[in-house]
Amino acid sequence: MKKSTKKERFLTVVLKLIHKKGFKATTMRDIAHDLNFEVANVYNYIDSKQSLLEEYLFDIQDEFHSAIDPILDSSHTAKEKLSLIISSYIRITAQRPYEQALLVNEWRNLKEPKLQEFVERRKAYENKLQGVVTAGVEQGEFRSLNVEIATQTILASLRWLYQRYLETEVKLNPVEIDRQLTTLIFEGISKN
Amino acid sequence: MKKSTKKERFLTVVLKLIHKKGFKATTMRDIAHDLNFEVANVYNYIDSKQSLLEEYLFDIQDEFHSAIDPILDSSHTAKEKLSLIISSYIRITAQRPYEQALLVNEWRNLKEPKLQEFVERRKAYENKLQGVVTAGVEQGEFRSLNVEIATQTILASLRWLYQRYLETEVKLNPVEIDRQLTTLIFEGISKN
DNA sequence: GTCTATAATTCGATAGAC
DNA sequence: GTCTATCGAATTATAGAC
Repeated sequence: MKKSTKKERFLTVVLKLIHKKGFKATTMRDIAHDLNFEVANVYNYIDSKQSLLEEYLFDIQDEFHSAIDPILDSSHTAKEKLSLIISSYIRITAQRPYEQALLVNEWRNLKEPKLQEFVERRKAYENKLQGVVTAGVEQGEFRSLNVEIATQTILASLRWLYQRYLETEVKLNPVEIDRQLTTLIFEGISKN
Repeated sequence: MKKSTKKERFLTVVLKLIHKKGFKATTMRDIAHDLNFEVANVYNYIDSKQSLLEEYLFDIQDEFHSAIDPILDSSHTAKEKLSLIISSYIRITAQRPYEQALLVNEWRNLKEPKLQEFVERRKAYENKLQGVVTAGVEQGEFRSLNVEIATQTILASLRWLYQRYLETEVKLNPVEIDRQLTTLIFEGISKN
C-alpha cells in the first residue's frame, strides 16, 4: 500500500530538484513551481532552506551510522564484517537514493557549526570502516595494503551507486548488485 | 623554476575558492577579496562567471580524452590498457587536482547547451573505458562481470583521489599510489 | 493552507574616471 | 589595470488577508 502524505510529496519534489540542479541552484520558486503553488507556501513545510538541508542530511547520515555500529560490535571476522557493511550500504542506497545523493553531493552547503559537525561524523564513519580494514590486514585476511587508500577506495566504490537508481532505467536485482560490488571490492576485476 | 604569472595566480585562487565553497557559493566578491582587489577587476581576467567554469571544465576534460585515446589505439592487451588508463588518470589527477575537483563536483553548474555537451563527452570517456573492460571479459583476462557496474566502480575508485592531494598533508609517493590503486582494482582487497 | 505583496539582502555585471 | 559607484535582477523570508 503506497502512502503519500503531503509532506512526503513535498520531500520527493524537493530532493528531485536538488539532485538535478544542486542545492544552491534550487530556489524556493523552483520548489513552489513544481508543487503548483506559491513561494510562501513552501514555508508551511520547512522553516528555512538551510534547515531543510540540515534535517535530511543528518537523518540519512544517522542511518548509515545505525547500520554499521551493530556490525562492528558483532563477533564476525573482519572479512565478514566488511561484507555486511557493504550490504548494508547498498541496502540504504537502494531504499533512499535521493537522500544518498544529498549526502554525497550537498554537504558542502552546510554552514558552521553544522558543517563541522557533519565532517566529524563522516570522518567517524570512515574510521569505523578503516578499523575493519586494519583488523583484516593484521589478521591476514586482507593483503598488506595502505589501509587509508583501501578504505577510501571501498567507500568510493559504494558512493556512486545511487546514480544507478536515479539516472538509469535499468533496475538490476539488488542481490545481483550486491554480488557484483562485493566481488569487485574483495577480488577485483582480474580473473586469476 | 616556478613561474607564476598574474593569470596563474588568479586561477589558483579561484579554484581553491570553488573547491572550498562550491561554484555557486563562490561570489565574484569572494574572488576579488582573496586577490586583494575590487570586484570590477575580476572581469579583467574573465568574461563572466559562467565562461570561467566552461573554460576550465572542458580543458581538463580534454586532457583525460587526450590521455586515453592513444592507449585505446595501441596494441596492448585489455589488461595492459586498463593499467595504462589507471596510471594516466592518476598522473593527471596529481598534476591538476583542483581542476579534477572542478570536473568531478561542478559540472552540474554548466548551462545548456554546454551541459549537454559535457555530459556527452563524459559518457564518451566512460564508453571508451567500458570498451576495454568488455574486451578484457571477452578475452578471458577479466572475470565474467557486469561491465557497466565494473566500469563505474573503476571510475569511482579513481575519482576520489584528488581529495588526497587537496585535503591531506600526507604526500604519498605517486608510484606507490599507482601501485595501491592498480592492485585494488585488479586484485581487490582479499589476500587469496 | 493558500494567496498577494513586499521587505531586505545579495548577486553578476557594467560605466566611466584615473 | 585599478578604482568608485551603481544598476537590474534574483533570492530568501515575512506580513497579513482569505
